[in-house]
Amino acid sequence: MDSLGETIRKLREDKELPLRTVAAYLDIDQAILSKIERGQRNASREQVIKLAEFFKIKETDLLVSWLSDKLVYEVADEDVALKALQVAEEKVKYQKQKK
Amino acid sequence: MDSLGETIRKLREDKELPLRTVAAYLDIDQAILSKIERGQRNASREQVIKLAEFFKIKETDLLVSWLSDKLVYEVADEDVALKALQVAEEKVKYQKQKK
DNA sequence: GGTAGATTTGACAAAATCCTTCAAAACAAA
DNA sequence: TTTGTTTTGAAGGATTTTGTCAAATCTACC
Repeated sequence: MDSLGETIRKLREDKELPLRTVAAYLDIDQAILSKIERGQRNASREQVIKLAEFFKIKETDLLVSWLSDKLVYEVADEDVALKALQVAEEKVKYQKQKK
Repeated sequence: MDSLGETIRKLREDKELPLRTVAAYLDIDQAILSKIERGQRNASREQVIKLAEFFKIKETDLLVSWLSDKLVYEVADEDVALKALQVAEEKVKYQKQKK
């Protein structure tokens, strides 16, 4: 149930790597990576894919973590958050079926 | 399972009102309302509230419709759409419980 | 305390996105 | 055709996002 940030911070600390190293791989300033790890900034899709590659974990898992973070952020502070998520789920299921 | 746009278009057409009338109530250009009804533009929170007021329907229902539209838009084209929505749901439930 | 490396913060700029207005085009009904 | 409605897209402004950089803060060790 970790956020994307928490996940990659743990991975990075397990390997005892400085922000600098991972940031260089992503080709961004370490300041941004610091903010991503602490949930202050959103990562881009491409950055998530590179992170999965770097840490050798399943891309899909990290994308789910990233996308769900964005969804949680979108409904934050809304009373109807849960309801909206459930309705969105139904809408997506319906669309899928239509194809 | 209608989108916000479809919902308010139906309401408006049932009452046989032109875009102009509703747009004036919202204090926006009718072009924008036209786009909102057809899902080309996102409505603002305030606009949704005014729309509920105008059509005398439950604000909460319209907010759920609006928010879920935004969520669907956010996960569109993602293979992991459904999974992400489900994980987001769990994250929201977890946060709620923590309070 | 002092030093070195790592991390965080915030100001700033560039780029991208969003929002609105407006006028013209398209459409519908008579 | 005329009138009223709706849709479209260009243009501009405003807002948000994205990144850079340097200074400040933190941490560990001597």
